[in-house]
Order: sequence, then structure tokens, then C-alpha cells
Amino acid sequence: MVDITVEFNSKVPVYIQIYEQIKDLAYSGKLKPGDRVPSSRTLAGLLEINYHTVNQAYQALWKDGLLKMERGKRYVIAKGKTENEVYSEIEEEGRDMINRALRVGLTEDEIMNLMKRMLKGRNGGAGNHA
Amino acid sequence: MVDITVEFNSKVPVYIQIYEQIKDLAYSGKLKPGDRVPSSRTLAGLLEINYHTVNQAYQALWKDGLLKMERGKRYVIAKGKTENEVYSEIEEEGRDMINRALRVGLTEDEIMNLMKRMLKGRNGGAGNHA
DNA sequence: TACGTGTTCTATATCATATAGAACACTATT
DNA sequence: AATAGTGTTCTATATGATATAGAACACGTA
Repeated sequence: MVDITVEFNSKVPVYIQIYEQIKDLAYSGKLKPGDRVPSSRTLAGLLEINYHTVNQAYQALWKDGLLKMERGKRYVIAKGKTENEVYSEIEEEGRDMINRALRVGLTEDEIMNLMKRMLKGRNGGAGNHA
Repeated sequence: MVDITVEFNSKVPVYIQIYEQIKDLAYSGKLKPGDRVPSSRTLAGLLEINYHTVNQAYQALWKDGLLKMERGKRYVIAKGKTENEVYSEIEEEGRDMINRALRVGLTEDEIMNLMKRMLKGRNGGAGNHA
């Protein structure tokens, strides 16, 4: 159905994990405008969490304009965001890292090399999957 | 004395902000092994926070081996970490960003360009300063 | 001695997170 | 028409992290 994973050990709240992954699914085009997301009770069952938690993620996405709905119907992907919006979000996430690296004394070249190195070897994690 | 700033609006807990900044001061060499950090009551007064909060940061740093102390004396910088250790910490911070960028569909080249762009225009923030 | 340390203790308050169950109005399906 | 599945709202509880607060203690230093 959808490709969502939650990591209970993570410091990131479960509802934020769902929130971000659905956002990414929409950004990447794996979920297109008009696609229905799983009902809160369904997804909650698959992930073995409470449906209120799923709803918390959905309402945050609705607040962002990424999900829309009509009474009694399911949540639906509202729109894909523009490239620029995606970039600015990624930027926001990366800025802390860059600031810290500079604060520690790394040069711009060292940071770029670090990025290259990071882009090579990557790994994944385990968790509840739906 | 030391260059520490706390941002109350931030989602990052105050004691974590202090923790990270002292770590960075040690990594960058602005604080060298043997240097004394401000007493918890002193720094708390400057930042206008509770001294227990400062102590929380210091104890976390002590747990990491970055601060050492002898009974009745002040906390002292224990050691500068190796380059590799610094890198691995920065890596850990940056990995989330990269994973997300890839999940959204950005290519490696696009990510590298984004990094270059981020390294050009940067800004700072306001907050209590000591 | 007096002061400043870090430490420990108890206490309180707030907020975020997460779960839980019930009831409701609405839609879609049968 | 009846049933099942929606999201929504309500109250409730539990836990953990965060932050503040004040007191007392042992120790080192001036």
C-alpha cells in the first residue's frame, strides 16, 4: 500500500516520522495528487500503534496543505510541492550540520569531501513496516 | 569568558544547546585541555537560567569524557577529540539530511550543488549570550 | 574563617508524546 | 434500509523530558 516505517527507539516522535515520510512520498511522486492515504485506523493497525497517533500526523499534514479531505471521506494527497519548496526544507535540515561543522573548524573543502564520502556508503535501519 | 548562546524559542533543550556548544569550543580549539569552564552558577547567571540546567550539560559532557574534575574543584576540559571522532559526529548529523534528500528524489549532484549553495550564504540568530 | 565549588535531595510545574475508549456525523457499500 | 468504514471530538490516563526551586553537604581555595 504505502511504504512507511516507524522506529520506536528513535528520538523522533512516531507521529513526526509518519508525517515526514508521507511528505517525502508526495515530494518524490510516489504518492500523487488524488491518491488516498490509508485510514488512520488501518495504518495504525499495520504499524501497531494507536490510531490517534496516525491522526496526529495526518492533521499536521492537512495543516501544511499536503492532505485534503471532505467529511466522511478519506484523506487525499492535495498537491506535490514545487522544487523550491523541497529545496528549502532540505536546506533547513542541512544548515545545522554545516554551521556545526564550521564552528568546529572544518573548512568548506573538508565539508564537501565529507559530503562526497557520505553519499557513497549508506545504510538503512530496522523498524515496524507498512 | 566563553562564547555561549542559548535560544529559548528553539526546539532543542537548553542544556543540549550548552552541551553542544562547549563540545564545539573544545573541538575547534577555542577551549584547550586544562581550561576551566564557568561554574554552573556563574554561567547560569549570565544566561539567566537555573544552575541545575547548566549542571545537566556539564554532567553530560563529563559522561562523554570531555570534561573532568576533582572534588571541590571546577570542571576542566579533559581533551580535544581526534579528527575522526569529529567527523563521525558531523556525519551522524548530516546523514539524516542526505537520506531525506535521496528519499525525496534529489540526485547526488543536486545534493552537492545544494551544499555548495548553502556554504555561500549563511546567517546567524539572536539569543541570550555569555 | 568565609566563600565558591560541585553534589545530592526533594519538590513542583509544564509540555510533548502516546495510548485508550466512547460517541458522533457522514460516506460508501451491500 | 442496513452495515461498515471514515474522520472528529471528547475525556482520561500514563510516562518521560525539561526546567525551575531551594536546601544542605563536603571540599578546596583565598
